[in-house]
Amino acid sequence: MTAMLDLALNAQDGPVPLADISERQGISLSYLEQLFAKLRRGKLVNSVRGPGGGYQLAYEPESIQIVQVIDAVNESVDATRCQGVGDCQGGDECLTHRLWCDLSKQIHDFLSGISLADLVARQEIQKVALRQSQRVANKIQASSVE
Amino acid sequence: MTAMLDLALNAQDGPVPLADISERQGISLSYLEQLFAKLRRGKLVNSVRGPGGGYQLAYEPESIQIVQVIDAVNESVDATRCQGVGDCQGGDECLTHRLWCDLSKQIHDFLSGISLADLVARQEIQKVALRQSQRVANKIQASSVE
DNA sequence: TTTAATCCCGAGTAATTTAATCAGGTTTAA
DNA sequence: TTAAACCTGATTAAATTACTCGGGATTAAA
Repeated sequence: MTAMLDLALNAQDGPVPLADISERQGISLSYLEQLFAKLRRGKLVNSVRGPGGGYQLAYEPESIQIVQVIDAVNESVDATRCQGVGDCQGGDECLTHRLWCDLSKQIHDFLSGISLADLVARQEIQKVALRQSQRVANKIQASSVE
Repeated sequence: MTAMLDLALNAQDGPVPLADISERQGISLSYLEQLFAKLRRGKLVNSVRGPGGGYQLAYEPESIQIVQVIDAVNESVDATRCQGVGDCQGGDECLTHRLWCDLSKQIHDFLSGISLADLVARQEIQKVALRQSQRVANKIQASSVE
């Protein structure tokens, strides 16, 4: 989720390489590669290979819901232990099956109501993003001076 | 949660022994003991020792919210990795900190709106409970016949 | 007063999930 | 030709969850 938001925030100048996201967000490159493989299979991002390449959102940030990102990576938000099937107690429903189904729906609905664009627009997120790109800029400068 | 609901459902005739809950819900006795130690520390249940003893709800089922049970056992419902502190990225907030805080609140509110009594009243839960006590009754009969 | 039902406690284990590493590729702009 | 970037599969590490095990303490009832 953090990586997708970073992608949305830095999309203005062409494809965003995973190495940059790794640097800004402190997520290992190999791990990002696995996540983006799933996101690509889920058709949420497009990849551009070769130098100058990277990833791009497959749609406008307005039409990408948080829940889609989670679904693509996790294959579903689900609070039940039986993945909603209802065989939690030896082939039958356990006492609390419906409770967890209801909770799952609640979470799903909440995350459906928020798009990537909503997050990008939030002030506190812009503040964090600014801090992150400045930190990276400083780091680069420091290493070129040494 | 399942164990607490079982307790509420079977409270009519005195303290409920963990062995019965274990039998009905298919949860191991030792594990139940650990869970109820936490529930007792959280003042949600009272224990009665000795033969004929067991556990009782500390309050009316109407005034026990689902979220209290989960809090007592899990020590909190929290979707953030930093437990809400905000030091998720090297001492600072990560990009998605607020999102997960909001989600946590959403879940908390949902589970606050439901009491044990609400669950006890649900038809599908009564149906499951009936099935479970019949299964146990059959088992006892079968073992006495053999 | 003995017994057995029951709660109580702490240490250890197994399975699962999540996050990550590693060691190789392939593609393609410069 | 080179290096930047994506791509893939195998493996590992850490954390969490559910659970086991081996005892001990309390107390109602026989």
